[in-house]
Amino acid sequence: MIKLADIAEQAGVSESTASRALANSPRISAVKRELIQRIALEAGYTVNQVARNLRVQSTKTLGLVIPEITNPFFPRLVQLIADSAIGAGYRLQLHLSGVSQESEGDCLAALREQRVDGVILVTSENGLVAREALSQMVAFGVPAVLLGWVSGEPPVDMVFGNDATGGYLVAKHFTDLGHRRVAILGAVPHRGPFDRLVGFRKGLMETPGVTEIVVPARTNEEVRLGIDHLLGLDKPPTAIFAYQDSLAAMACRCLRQSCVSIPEEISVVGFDNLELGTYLCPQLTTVDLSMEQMASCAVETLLGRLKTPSFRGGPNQIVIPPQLFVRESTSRPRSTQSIKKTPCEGASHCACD
Amino acid sequence: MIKLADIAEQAGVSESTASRALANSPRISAVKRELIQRIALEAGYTVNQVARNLRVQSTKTLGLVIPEITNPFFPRLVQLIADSAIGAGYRLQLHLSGVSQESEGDCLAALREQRVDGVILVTSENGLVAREALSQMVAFGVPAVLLGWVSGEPPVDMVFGNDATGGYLVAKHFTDLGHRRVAILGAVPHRGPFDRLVGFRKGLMETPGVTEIVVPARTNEEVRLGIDHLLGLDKPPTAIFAYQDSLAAMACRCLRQSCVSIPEEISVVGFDNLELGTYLCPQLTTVDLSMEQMASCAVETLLGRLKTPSFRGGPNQIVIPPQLFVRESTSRPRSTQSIKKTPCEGASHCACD
DNA sequence: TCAAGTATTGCAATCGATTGCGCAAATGAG
DNA sequence: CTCATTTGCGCAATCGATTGCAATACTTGA
Repeated sequence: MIKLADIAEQAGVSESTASRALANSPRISAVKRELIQRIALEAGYTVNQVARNLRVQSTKTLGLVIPEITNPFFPRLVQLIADSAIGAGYRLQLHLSGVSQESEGDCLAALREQRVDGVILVTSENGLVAREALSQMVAFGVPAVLLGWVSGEPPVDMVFGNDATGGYLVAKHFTDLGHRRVAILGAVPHRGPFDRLVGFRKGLMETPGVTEIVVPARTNEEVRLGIDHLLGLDKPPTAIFAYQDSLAAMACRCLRQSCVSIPEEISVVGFDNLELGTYLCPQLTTVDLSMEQMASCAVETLLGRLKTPSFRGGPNQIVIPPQLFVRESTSRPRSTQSIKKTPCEGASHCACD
Repeated sequence: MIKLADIAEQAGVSESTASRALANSPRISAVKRELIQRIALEAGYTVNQVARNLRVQSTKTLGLVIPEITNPFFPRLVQLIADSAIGAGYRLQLHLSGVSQESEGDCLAALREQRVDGVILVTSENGLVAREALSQMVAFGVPAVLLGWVSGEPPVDMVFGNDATGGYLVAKHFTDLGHRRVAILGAVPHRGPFDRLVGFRKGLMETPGVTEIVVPARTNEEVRLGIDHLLGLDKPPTAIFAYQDSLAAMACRCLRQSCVSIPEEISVVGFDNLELGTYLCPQLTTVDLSMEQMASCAVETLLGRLKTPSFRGGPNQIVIPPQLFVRESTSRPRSTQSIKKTPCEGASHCACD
C-alpha cells in the first residue's frame, strides 16, 4: 500500500512538505501544493489513519454500545446518533453488548483499546452492568454518556426518557376513556422513580376504583400465556398497557388469534412509538420519547465533554419528556360484561367486511 | 493514559519483555510473566491498539457497509455478520452509505484510511455505485465481498439470493391458487437475470391467460396511490406481489383502510421474511432467503481471501436459494367479480367479530 | 549593496507498540 | 573443569504519519 514517503519522493519533496500540502497548509506554495495533491490523487494515496491517529493522539471516533440491533427500537437510534456524530466530524464504532449484557464490559474494553475519543453507552433493561469498567474509563479521561436509566448514582452524564410521565399519560388515557380494570404487560420495573409503572400507577390512583393486574412477559410464549391468563379471568381487563411496542405487537397477535377485537373488547397501548406500531391492525396507540432528542442530546453532551475536558462538573442528567400518540388501538370499553371466550370460526385473521 | 513503558518500568524489565509477557510468550519465565500481568492488571493497562495496529500492519477489523440501518431488513443481517466476524476474531466497523448511496464511495474511502483488513459491502437497490472505488480497493490488496446483486461483471466475490427463483415460487403459488390477474408492487427491476420479476414472470407464463400489472412504488404515498389505482381498475388484480415485506406491510395497511379484506378479496405476498410480516394482520406469506447463510457465506468468503491473499482465482459467486413461507395473506380468489369499492362504515380497523 | 523580514522547505523527534537478533546466564554433557 | 546448548532477556529498528524548530531562499526598503 502506497504511503506518504512515496508521494513525497515522486514529488521530489520531503515528507513534511507532502504532509502539509495534503493538509492544505498555507505554508506550502500553491504550485507545490497542487502538484503534490495531484500526485497523491493519481497514485490513489489515502492517509493511513492508524499511523495518523497514533501521532495526533486522537481517533476522531466515538464508541456506541447498544444491547442488540435486532430489537426494532435501536436501529433508528443508531441512525440518528450516527448522523449527529458524522455531522460533528466523528466516526462511529458500533458494539453490540448482547441482550444478556455479559459482554458490556468487553465492549468497553475494546473501545478503550481502540482509543476512541468518547463513548455512548445505551443500557439494556438490566441497567448498567459494567459500572466498574465505565468508571475506570472515565477515570482514564475517556468521556462517556449513558443513554437510558441506571439505578444508583450514575458515574457519568446521562440522558433518558421520563418514562414515569409516559406511564402516567397512558393511565390517564385509560381512565379518561372509562377503563377500570387494566393490565400491565411487560418486564418488572427497573427504572426506579422514572419507571413506566411508577407513573402509570400514580395515574391510576387519581381515579378511585381502578384495579390493576401485572403480567410479566418478555418472550412470545410468555405473552401468549399472559394473554390467555388475562382472558381466562372472571373479569378480564378492558385495557392492556404493554411495556414496549414490540410486546404490544405480540399481544395484538395473540388477541387476534383468540378472536378478541381491539379496541372494542380490549384496548392496547404500547411504548416507544416504533414504526411497527403503524403497521399493526389496528394502528397502535403508544408513547413517544423523541428519539431525535435523545440522540442529539447524547452526542452533544459527549462532544461538550470532549471540547472542554477540564469541565469536570458533576454528571448531568437530561430527561426527555414523553408524548402520547393516540391511534386506533384504544377506545372506551364496550361494556362491563366479560369477553366471549368461544373461538370464532373461519379465518383467523382480521377483515373489515 | 498508561502505556507499556510504564508497566515495564514498574516491573523493572524492558519493554520487549513486558510486551512478550502480556502476549503470553513462552520465552518469558513464568514468574516474570505473572508479575508483569499482575502489574498491568492492577494499573488498568490496556494495549493501545492503534499503535499495535500500526506495528503489526493489520487491524483485525472488517468494514461493513450497508445502505441504511432503519430498513428492517438490515439489523438482523448486521447482527449475524457481527456474530460471524467476532467469532473469527475480527471487529466490525459499520458504515451507513445512505439510501441515496452518494456516500458509498466515502464509506469505502474511510474504511481504506482505517486500514480495515477486509470489506463487506451490501448493495442497495441501485446496485453497486462505487464500483471504481471498490476495484481500486481490491487492487490495493484489501479483499472485499459484495452482498446483493450488481449489474455487469462484479469486480469481487459476491453472494446474493436467487431472487428469480423466489419470484418464480410466488408466481406458482399464485397460479396454483387460481389467480389470473396479479399485480407487482415495487421498484423497477434491477437485478438482471436474478431479479424477482424475471422469475415471477417466468412462473406466470407457465399458466396461460394470466395478466400482470406493474405498479412502481417505494414510499408510503406511492403505495397508497398504487393501491388506489389497482382498486380503481375495471378488473382489479386478485393478488399482489410486493417486492419487499415492508412494501407489503404498507400495502396491507392501505388495503385495510380501503376496507379490502386480505386474502379474501386480494392475496398479498412479500419478500424477505422479516419478523414484521408475522405481526401483520393477516400474517404475511413471503419469500425467505436464509440470512444466516448470507451472513456466514459472506464472512467466510472474506476470511478465505484474507488467509490466502495469494489465491487470486476469479471472483466467486455464491447464490442462496429461496424458500416460500405460506402464511395467512394468500388464498384462492373468492370470485371473479370486482371488488366492492364502497367504503365500509364504522371502525376502520380489523376485527374478527 | 546590505540588513531585515518573510515565505518555503527540511530535519528529526515523536506517538506506543512488536520483534529479529544478539548477548549473557544457566544448564548439561563429557 | 570446559565447552556446547538452552533459556531468558534487552537493544534497537520499525510501522506511517505530524509538527516544532531551524535553515534556506527570496523580497523589500534604505
